[in-house]
Amino acid sequence: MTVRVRYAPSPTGHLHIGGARTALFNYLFAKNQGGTFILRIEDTDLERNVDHAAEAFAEQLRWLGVEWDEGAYVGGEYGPYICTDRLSIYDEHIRLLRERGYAYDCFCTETELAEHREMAIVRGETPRYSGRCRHLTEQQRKAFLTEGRKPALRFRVSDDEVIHFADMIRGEMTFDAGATGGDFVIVKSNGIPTYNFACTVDDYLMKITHVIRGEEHISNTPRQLLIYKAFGWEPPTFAHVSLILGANGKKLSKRDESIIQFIEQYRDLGYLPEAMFNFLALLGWTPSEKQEILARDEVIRAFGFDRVNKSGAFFDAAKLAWMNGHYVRERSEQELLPLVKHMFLNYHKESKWLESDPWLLKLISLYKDKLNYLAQLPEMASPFLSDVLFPDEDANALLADDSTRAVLSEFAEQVANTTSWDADVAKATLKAVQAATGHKGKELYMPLRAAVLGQLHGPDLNQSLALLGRERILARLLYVQ
RNA sequence: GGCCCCAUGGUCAAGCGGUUAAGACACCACCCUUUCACGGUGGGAACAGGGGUUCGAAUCCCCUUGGGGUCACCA
Repeated sequence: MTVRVRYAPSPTGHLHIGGARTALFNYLFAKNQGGTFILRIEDTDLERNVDHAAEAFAEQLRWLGVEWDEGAYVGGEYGPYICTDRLSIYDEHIRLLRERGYAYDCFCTETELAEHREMAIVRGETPRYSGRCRHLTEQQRKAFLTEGRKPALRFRVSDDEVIHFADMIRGEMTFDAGATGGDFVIVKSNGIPTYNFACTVDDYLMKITHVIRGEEHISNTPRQLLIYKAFGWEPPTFAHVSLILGANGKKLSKRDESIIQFIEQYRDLGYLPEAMFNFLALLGWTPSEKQEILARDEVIRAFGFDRVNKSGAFFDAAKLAWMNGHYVRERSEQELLPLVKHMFLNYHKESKWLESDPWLLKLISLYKDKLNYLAQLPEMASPFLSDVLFPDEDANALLADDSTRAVLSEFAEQVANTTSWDADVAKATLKAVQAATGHKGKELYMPLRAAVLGQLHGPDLNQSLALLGRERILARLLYVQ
């Protein structure tokens, strides 16, 4: 039996790091097993669907390198892969369930149900559907219908049943059907099936062998299992992946601002997909070898649920940043160039220096070691990008010092006398200044940094001087004197 | 509250009855370096508590505590 797994997001927003990891684990398992990874769009909540969210998911997933073999946007023989295109399929199955007596119309209104729920909570009881509409007579049904009430369809749960399943991550799981909350809705009064129903039918029809999803779905599993049983279907194997936690230790809420949550935001900050892929894979899974920097195929080769952790994990942005820095350093300047250009679109737009690729390539090579993610570059490299220099506090303090004056004026003179300009010439010039002034080491280099770059820290000085160019150096020396 | 899940350093985590309890990130120190960074070396830092089982428990069982998920005509 070949493995078939699916990621089935509901198109309500942007791809979230938690969703991305779930998708990734599905993908990794499929690829490791030589199976098929499917993308299905779970859009049965008409009100929450967001326009173009599904396309955005697809785009983000592709950016991450989590490609699906079958499903939305690529097709396949088990389609359609968008739930709202499958309504007629659900209808057939609903009829079947009705005929077999597994489902019945419920005319309770939302307000009635809400009242019941609250009363139960007040009494300290577990909220649970009373089963009020379970035994409506045909007459009562007709009366409601002529009244214009639109029924929801409920699945009949027999309370004495014990449900169990083996979870690939958690092992044996057992539930009392009676404790799941009573008869549950499988078709909403607007005629659209609920998640639990659509998901079950789709997974079966699409021949899904392993359902890999977030831990928040554990409590849905018994209900879905009941549906499998009603149809007489063999259920798939389940794997419930632990949650990604926010700084507060709770499931990451979309409003949590302690952490950047959407894949798109990381991309925009200049995080690299290979870093995100690597990092996300390590969130809840560990390879047996002691190595954390892993290329895509290494992860695929090593992945397995026997090494997936049960407990929730905090998303450690600092580690991601470190890992991204590693991958930045691994890329060539040439590979980084288009990303950097794109990055600068939002910053030094007006800088004429951005038009020269050779110049930018040198800038990148100067700063590559210092970067964790590309959005740090515009700020970091601002001495090279803007025409006006604003020396920072330390630089200003040094410039106020008398002993720097001699160095600066000597340097200005020497630079003016050069006939060509590159890193070697800069180096020779500095030597000459050293000889002429007697200042060496920090006494020589720091004043220059302060005057020409406005900062005491930065990339290699000779390279910096070369990149800056003679004219700008002279202009800046003039400015500070 | 009911049901369910989880529990090793600040974080991610290895460990699956006998280890000086790995490694990575972060932090600190030192080295490299004219600075910063990169890189290298070293350091501090953990088995939630209590009972069992066992010659021997981080590892197995129970209880307690703590944290989390879920209790929708949302997924």
